[in-house]
Amino acid sequence: MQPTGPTTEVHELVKRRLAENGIRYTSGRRSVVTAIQMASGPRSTAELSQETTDDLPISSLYRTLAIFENAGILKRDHGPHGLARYELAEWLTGHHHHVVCIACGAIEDIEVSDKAESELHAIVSTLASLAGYRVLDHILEVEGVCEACDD
Amino acid sequence: MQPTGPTTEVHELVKRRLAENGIRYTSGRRSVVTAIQMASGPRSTAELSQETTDDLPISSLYRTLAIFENAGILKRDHGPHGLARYELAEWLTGHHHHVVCIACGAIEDIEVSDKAESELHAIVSTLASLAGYRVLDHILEVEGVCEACDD
DNA sequence: TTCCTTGCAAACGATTTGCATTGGA
DNA sequence: TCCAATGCAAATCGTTTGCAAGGAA
Repeated sequence: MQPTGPTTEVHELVKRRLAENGIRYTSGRRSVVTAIQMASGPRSTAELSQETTDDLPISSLYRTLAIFENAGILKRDHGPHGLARYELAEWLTGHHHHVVCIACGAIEDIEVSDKAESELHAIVSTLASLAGYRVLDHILEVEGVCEACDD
Repeated sequence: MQPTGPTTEVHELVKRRLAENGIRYTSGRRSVVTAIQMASGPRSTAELSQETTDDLPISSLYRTLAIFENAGILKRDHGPHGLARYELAEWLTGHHHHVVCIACGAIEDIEVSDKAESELHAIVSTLASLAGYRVLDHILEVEGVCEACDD
């Protein structure tokens, strides 16, 4: 799940990526990356606001997230209530999918076996060609009930 | 894609479902269902506001959408910018997936063959059991470029 | 010095809600 | 009559932005 190696390595990669665009990797920005790295799945801005060590003002948090998204460091999606959620881009974490607990809202990263992944690709490309689309990516999300929430 | 038959049939099913909960199927509500039925994929509230025949005030539109969602008639998700999008629940349309054009934002329903669907189920259940989840549903979304937007 | 970054407060836009009115069974 | 449905305006809430101050190269 972390083909890029240990924690510090991600910081290095992020720093380099930002530097290429003349963007500084400040301590506030570092703490956002750390917070996201600690999580086992996408994090909402509210969560990040809390989990961020220094108490980063919310406007700075949003600005940081926007910068990271533009730089291809974070990927944004939206949770069931429409709240933005962020996770590290796949070149930093590896390709994965999500399982979501509809009871407690937990969301976890899951890796798929190579065999399953190639089957998925086959399905996806068939599906896309039917609609005349050129495939760029796919998202598979499993909705279910996690162990803790299940009776 | 419409195992429930022609247009009027959906209205009947919706009406019945609402009636079971003591909720009326008024003309404003009918026009929302009609607008969603016309679409080939999920619709945003802004789109629905326009596509709705009578000019339904936004507050009523939102209230209608909330009622439909609670009654299991509509399913909500969120587009790339976090805007809410609605589509008929699968018991009204049949199980399907989406292809999304990242260039123009178009989104279309796509059906998967029975064979592909059963492969998908296998992948999904393996994946979920790894995380200790009981599977309830799955979402497969293909991101790509539609014919019109492709060079 | 020159830009990038930060913080605060004000602005925004989508969605929700209070309340008085209307309308259907 | 009675309760659901409606319409308007005001309120919320997440997110964005303007602007002046702070900081690194």
